[in-house]
Amino acid sequence: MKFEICAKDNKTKARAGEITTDHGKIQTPIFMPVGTAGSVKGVNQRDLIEDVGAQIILGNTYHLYLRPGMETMNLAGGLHKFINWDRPILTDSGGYQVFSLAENRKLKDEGAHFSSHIDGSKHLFTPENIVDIQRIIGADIIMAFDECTPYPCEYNYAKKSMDLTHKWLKRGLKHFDASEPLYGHSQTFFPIVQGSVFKDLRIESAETIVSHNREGYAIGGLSVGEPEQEMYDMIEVVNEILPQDKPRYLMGVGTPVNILEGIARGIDMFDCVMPTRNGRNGMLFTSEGIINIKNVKWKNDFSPIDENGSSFVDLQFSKAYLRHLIIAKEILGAQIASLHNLSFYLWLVTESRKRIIDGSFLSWKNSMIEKLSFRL
RNA sequence: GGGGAGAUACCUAAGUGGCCAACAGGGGCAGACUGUAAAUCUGCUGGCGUACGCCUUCGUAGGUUCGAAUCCUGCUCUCCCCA
Repeated sequence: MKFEICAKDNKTKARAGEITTDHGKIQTPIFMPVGTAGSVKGVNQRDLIEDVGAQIILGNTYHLYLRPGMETMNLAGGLHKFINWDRPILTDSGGYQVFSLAENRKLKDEGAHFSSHIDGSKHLFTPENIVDIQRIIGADIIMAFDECTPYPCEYNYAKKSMDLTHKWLKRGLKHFDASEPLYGHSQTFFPIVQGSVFKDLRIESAETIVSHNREGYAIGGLSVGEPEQEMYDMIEVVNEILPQDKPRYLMGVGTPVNILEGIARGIDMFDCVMPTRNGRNGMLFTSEGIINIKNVKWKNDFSPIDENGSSFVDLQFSKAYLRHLIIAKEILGAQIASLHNLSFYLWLVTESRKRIIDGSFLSWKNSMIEKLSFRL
């Protein structure tokens, strides 16, 4: 993997860059649609490329390991072939599931014992077998196995959790460096910064992971319920330490405003379920503000979904029609809303990149934030 | 013509003397959702009031009772079976 910075904003920490993988280039800052179980929910691969303009998508180690399972993944020749996607893929390690499925797991030094949310079967994830699984999935970028520290969180727990993530990182990297990709394209391994909302822990964590000298770094354990300002503060603290010449990935973030604020603080990569999940539940993000399409005020509004939108659905269908589809629980409603939101998210980062390059990022960002804080 | 069952809020439907402004679904309205156990979850849904509360409701008109959606009588309507 290669990372090149094309332009730096001179009023903020924002940068425009380009990541090169064996599956093609990614222009940063980038938003990566989440395709947990081998699908970006409600959006097919052709539309992801041709309409949304997705340059890279996510898969999830925990979910793919349980279903369809690694035998099928291996026989398919990896996730790219399995889902017929030849652009880059990043896989999350399952660290987030250690957090979100907490009642089903027990954390030990060796790894995470857990029972499947599907059939209750018992499994053990270790930093080593998480690498093996991600080798079989074959993602271009694979993530360290971490504990996504919950919030709120006592300092002592946050420290213990961070230390565990660091120990797991060391083992994971050792195993990664001693193993080979399976399908002829190269894979890179991103460590993850933890440390909850404690500045000294975040600094310690960032310094620790940087010492392993990898091709990119991620910031985890944010957007888990802490006030947004704390998230921004932690990004600033960590980005002081993460090297300029490596991509920085802020995991699980976020709202359009979060993304703009992240870009302004030097983040290059984002992922979030928000555009798809909230879309399925009737929330639309547009350049004029946020819409709850289920609200009765849209019942007879036959204007386009988003007249400035970049997806074909935006002009093709009316708000009233989309409202009807979502309320009637028609699958098409979820599909249209997901297409719209993902297109908006990709537009947001593409436009940011343009503005960073032409020098108008800061003022544009501020005017966008004002609009995006508004409920239509 | 004879016999039987029933009528509860926007809909379906529980309740058969006080704990009933009335279970539960649906529908409606609003909210939540951040490395997806989510096409999910939460709240409200007779009127007025922020609230304690007050007022009006269980087909309809009367009655019994301290007290009725619940018991009794008349009436209206609906459905089923037999002729």
